[in-house]
Amino acid sequence: MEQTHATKQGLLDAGIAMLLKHGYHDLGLQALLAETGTPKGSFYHHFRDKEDFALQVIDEYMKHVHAGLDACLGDESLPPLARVRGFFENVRQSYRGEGYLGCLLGGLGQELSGVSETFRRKVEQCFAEIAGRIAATLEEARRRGDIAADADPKRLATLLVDCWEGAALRSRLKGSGAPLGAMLDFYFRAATVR
Amino acid sequence: MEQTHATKQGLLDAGIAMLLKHGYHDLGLQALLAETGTPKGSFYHHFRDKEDFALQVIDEYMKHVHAGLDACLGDESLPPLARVRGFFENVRQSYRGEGYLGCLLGGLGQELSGVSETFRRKVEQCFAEIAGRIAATLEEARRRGDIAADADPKRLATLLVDCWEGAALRSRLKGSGAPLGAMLDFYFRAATVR
DNA sequence: ACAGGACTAGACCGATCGGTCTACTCTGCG
DNA sequence: CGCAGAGTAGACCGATCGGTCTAGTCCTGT
Repeated sequence: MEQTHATKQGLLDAGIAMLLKHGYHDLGLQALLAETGTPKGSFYHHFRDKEDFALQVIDEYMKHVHAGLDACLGDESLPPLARVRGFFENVRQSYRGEGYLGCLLGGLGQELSGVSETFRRKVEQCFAEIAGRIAATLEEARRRGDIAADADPKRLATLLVDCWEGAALRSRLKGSGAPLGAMLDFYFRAATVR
Repeated sequence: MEQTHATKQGLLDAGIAMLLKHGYHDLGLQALLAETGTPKGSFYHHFRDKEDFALQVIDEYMKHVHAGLDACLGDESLPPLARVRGFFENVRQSYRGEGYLGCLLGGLGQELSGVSETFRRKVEQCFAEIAGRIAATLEEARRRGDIAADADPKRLATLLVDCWEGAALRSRLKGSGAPLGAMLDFYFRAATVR
């Protein structure tokens, strides 16, 4: 039962890395199969088709994201704003480890949302989920008076996620983490009550 | 001499629209040719290959961008910050007219930068150009005291472009201009000396 | 022991991809 | 007039795409 899913898990892991680099249409099944040493029959046993595969890769990616969110936002030893910033600093570190290829959600969302309603909705829902969790921590910051009392946490969280994705794209273009840091600096400086 | 380039121009125009919607890999030559009623021979007469075509489409797109920049940033009747904001408001309107498909540079940059150094560099250079022009107007605002005297216009302009691209992606996902407006509001509120 | 499902294995398929090639048409110039 | 080059036209090409199919292996419950 355990060994059973090793093949599938391997495909999902490779899928995250390869979709991040190549995007959806430039990733051939052949390349994925060769990379993981999987025969085609196994792939189509575990996944209905390529679209189903990519959708499951997104789910797998989101598991990592939520784990990161759990680890950072739940850390009660830090004030809420620091927890939010800490989360993004961690993500930045993981981008660095991948050679600054940016965010899988941004990549697939950009490439496919014009052409597939399924992916458009899927990616949008992922962003909404992430923003929702951040909004809760921002609300905590608002109650403590760390951000303006009349600020809208949901709106601020959405904005943060959106701008982050833009910075992630730029960091992919530059092969550098600088745009990520600049964006975070500006955002937290602007959002914080001084 | 004029008629000569009508075919090519038609391909470039269709290219902007179709690459915006489909991205690079999902756009087949066949579809492009059918859309414009162009035979293959003409296409390969005017363009070396598909990559060359996409690169020229980007140039064509940038002509529009620079024209918009000329029109807005050059308007001396407005204070510099209002000119910058006006530019983005205009872009937002044109996104609306396309059904909120976002920005071609962002789209192609995201899809191809992991796989093609040529496109990565090309798109990065386009963003740098745009940010450069905005930086000049921001510098003007700085001298007038509209933004902090110790602010770095180049950095602020880059940030604006980056965040704009993120908001453009989100607007593509939502099919709405709201993320664009929210981002602009936040940015100019934060950048302006009050 | 053995039946049956989960899984592996890869040959095979039609469709479509980007790109080439040859033939033809049109136009301006000597 | 005629010819040279620009541009049009589309048949054709090999490669690769995503996906199917059949056969075989292995593990598990009875």
